[in-house]
Amino acid sequence: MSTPGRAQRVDARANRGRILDVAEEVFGKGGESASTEEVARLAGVGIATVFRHFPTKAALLQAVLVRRFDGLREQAGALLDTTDPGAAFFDFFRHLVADAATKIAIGEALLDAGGDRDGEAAQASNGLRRTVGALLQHAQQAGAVRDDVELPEVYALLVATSRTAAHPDLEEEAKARALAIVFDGLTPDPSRRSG
Amino acid sequence: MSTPGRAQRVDARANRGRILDVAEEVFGKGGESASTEEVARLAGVGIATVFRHFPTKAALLQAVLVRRFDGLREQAGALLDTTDPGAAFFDFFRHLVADAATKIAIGEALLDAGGDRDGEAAQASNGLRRTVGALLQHAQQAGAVRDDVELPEVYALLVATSRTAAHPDLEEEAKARALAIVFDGLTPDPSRRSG
DNA sequence: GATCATATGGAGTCGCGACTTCGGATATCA
DNA sequence: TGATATCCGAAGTCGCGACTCCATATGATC
Repeated sequence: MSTPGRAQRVDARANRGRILDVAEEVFGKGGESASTEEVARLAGVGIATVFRHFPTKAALLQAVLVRRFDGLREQAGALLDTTDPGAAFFDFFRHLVADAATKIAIGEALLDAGGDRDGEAAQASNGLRRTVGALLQHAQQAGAVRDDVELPEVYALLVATSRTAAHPDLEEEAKARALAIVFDGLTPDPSRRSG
Repeated sequence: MSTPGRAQRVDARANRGRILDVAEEVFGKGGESASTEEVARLAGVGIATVFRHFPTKAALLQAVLVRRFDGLREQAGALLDTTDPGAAFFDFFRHLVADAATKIAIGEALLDAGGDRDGEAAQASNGLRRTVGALLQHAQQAGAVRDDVELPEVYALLVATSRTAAHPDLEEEAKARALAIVFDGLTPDPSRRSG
């Protein structure tokens, strides 16, 4: 675990990266029931190589999730420094939905990992959730999102809408209208404010 | 296949019903990856009995779905004869979401079965979808739902919100607020009509 | 209550997928 | 270029879950 006699070989590091890339796609398409063997095959390595880099299938899936969560958090964080908080919030929402459209396993995990799952993934998930919370808060302060909604339901709707978008049978236009309905529900309604 | 020499024995019919009931609960809780053996155990029968009544696990799941879809369609059909079409639509939406909260597999199948799945389940699913379509149309004619939304996205949102409700970590209040957001998005907005 | 087709359940088989082993290949450093 | 630690893949093992076989039990008919 401490500094080994020799550094990790470059081919090993390259393989690890390729496995991670392929796993993201395979788990994204087939969910977590996709087989490790397929990951190995598409990555062009033997099964043993996959298991050497990631001791279990769960560890592989977790590594994929951590990377994805961290990436999303980074994007959300960048949007935090934007001038228009409302646009930032809705942009991120739209981006995540479009992105998750082909990533079944990621969508599934967005909520689950927040529960009691293994340390690293849960931590990354919480980091993402916190940043989305900040995005939401700013948007609310700017008056772009209703004040009476809270993070849990927004996050839940985010995941739900992502899953909707993941369905291939649904027309693009219908997906857009579904998103519009949710956005409309999140937007403050001037005619109702007085009540 | 034609009338057999003797009618089905009453214990066999009773077992079939119990298996179906238990299967609905087991698949509802654990999704379609739940094991057939657990269904048999909880139904108090041997595993062979399950497979005698339903030749494959898929056939069992399909039988569960057909029964559930037909039941939902019946409820939706009853609401069609109600005096307030808007209330009928939103009531059914609310009912389905609450009902699907503990039925993972059913929620998954609501959209999938509409695709290219096996005959019977697809047929039942389409029947349900058509009835929901009528419910939606009536609600729109009554001015309770925006005119510019169509069945596909409404159905998708229905399923997505159901999945949201299935999550145990989410507070009841948050679920209610999520539903309120969707309903709000579906309701015509007077201040925007003039545009 | 005797007969017998129907139904049952426990003990299998079989295939699939997660994970391991080990002889051989390959990058790294002198 | 040679030595060696690191890395690799093909061929395993192992457990789990879908599905089958057969000796036994039981409801239906007389």
